Amino acid sequence: MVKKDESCVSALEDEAIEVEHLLAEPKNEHVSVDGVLSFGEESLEKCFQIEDFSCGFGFGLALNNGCLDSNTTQEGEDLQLEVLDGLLDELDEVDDLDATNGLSGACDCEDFLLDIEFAEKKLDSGPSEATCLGNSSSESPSPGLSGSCNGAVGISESSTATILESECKNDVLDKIVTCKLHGGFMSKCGCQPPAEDGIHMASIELRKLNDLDHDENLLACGILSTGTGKRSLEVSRIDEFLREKRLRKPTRRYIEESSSKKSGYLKGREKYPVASTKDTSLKVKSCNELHNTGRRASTVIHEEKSLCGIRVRRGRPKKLVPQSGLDSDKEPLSSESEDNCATKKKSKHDRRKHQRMWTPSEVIKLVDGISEYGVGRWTDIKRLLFSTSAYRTPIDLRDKWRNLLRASGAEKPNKKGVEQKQEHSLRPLPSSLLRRVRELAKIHPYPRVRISKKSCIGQVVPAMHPGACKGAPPSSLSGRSVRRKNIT
DNA sequence: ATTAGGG
DNA sequence: CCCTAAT
Repeated sequence: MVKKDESCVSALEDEAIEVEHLLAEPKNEHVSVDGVLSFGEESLEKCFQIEDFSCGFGFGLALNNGCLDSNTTQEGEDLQLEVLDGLLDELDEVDDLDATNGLSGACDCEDFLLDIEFAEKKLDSGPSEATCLGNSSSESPSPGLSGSCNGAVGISESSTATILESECKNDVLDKIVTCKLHGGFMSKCGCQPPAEDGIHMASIELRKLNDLDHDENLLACGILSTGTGKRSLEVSRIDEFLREKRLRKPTRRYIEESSSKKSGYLKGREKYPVASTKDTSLKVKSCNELHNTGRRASTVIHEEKSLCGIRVRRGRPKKLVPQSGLDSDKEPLSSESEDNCATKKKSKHDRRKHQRMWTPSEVIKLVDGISEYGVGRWTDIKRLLFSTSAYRTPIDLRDKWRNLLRASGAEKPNKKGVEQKQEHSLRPLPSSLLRRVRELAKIHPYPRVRISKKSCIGQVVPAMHPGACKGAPPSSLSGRSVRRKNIT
């Protein structure tokens, strides 16, 4: 036990942080879940605060995860993923099944599912477990939670012990879960820790009520999902709801379902958690979705950070100060749309946020620059001719050039000769420009000379002439650089 | 840090 | 436009 806690503590920080992200994900996933997750976060924070003490159990996902991880060194990861996955799934499906229990469902679920996991492990490893559960629970003296924890402790301890003796695993789990659940509940609701009697009674009541709360739950969900946009409000609702729910104990079937669900199909998709953990773009997306939902002001801040970080667009800002003037025909502004984190709303499509049309004058400048400095000297061109255009990066110039080539048809006269469709060109370039582009294209074959590649490939396939094609047909590498050299 | 390529 | 790999 002791060691467990230690490891837990040590791992707690990292894990927790990670978890935080993960938690952030689902938040966006489901409106109704919103509140619940928020709770999770709160719990998390508390966890941090009490880090010194130990990792409690029923506190929240974060903690639980930490513990689990530390417990199961090897499958720790998997486990975590699974758990989280489960969580996510749970959230995902708030609409169906138990999730109707929605708020409480999801949140309790996490807790007790986790606990189940934990319990299982414990059971497997041996008899000393019972105390473990108790200890860890009691050791988590978080200010607001301590009470409930204590309350739960008693039960979990006793029940666990008993059952262990009787070797009735399922029951044990059930009980533990139940207890845990209560603990979690209370802590979340900030309610007074009921006496053991109270718990007992509550459990019973829960059982009874469980069958009829569907409508109720639905209602509650509805409230939440149609929510008012104030998170606090939501929270209070949830709180209320939870309070109400608090008296209800999940039926055994419910628990079983949940557990099976978790262990079952959860395995299949671990991608979710993983992705969400690292994939920032994903996060952003969610964030956007979130915004679309139009609610939640407080959580946004959290997101904003990431958003801003990402949004700023690769190193562009650092270069030069936004100038507005430059080309006469340029779009007026260059400064406004940029990186206001505040402009999130519009960031619906993260990608391609700032599109700036290339004006003819720009194109001309580009062409001039290319003809002057040569293809490939994009930074130079940018520096010399586009120094005022903060938004045009060398890469952009290059891209534009590529597009020009394409548009001018100078690029690879396709095999069949069916190309050069300028036909669908929205903004046909001035013929003069076109001419120039073509000429330039002739002079500097930027586009990796398909020619060589083509010819190379064509001949290479069979046997390839070493001399002719320069050797490596597949990798454009050799061909590329070589070509370039020749040209220059 | 720049480029080339690909998406 | 954006992203990644290669230089």
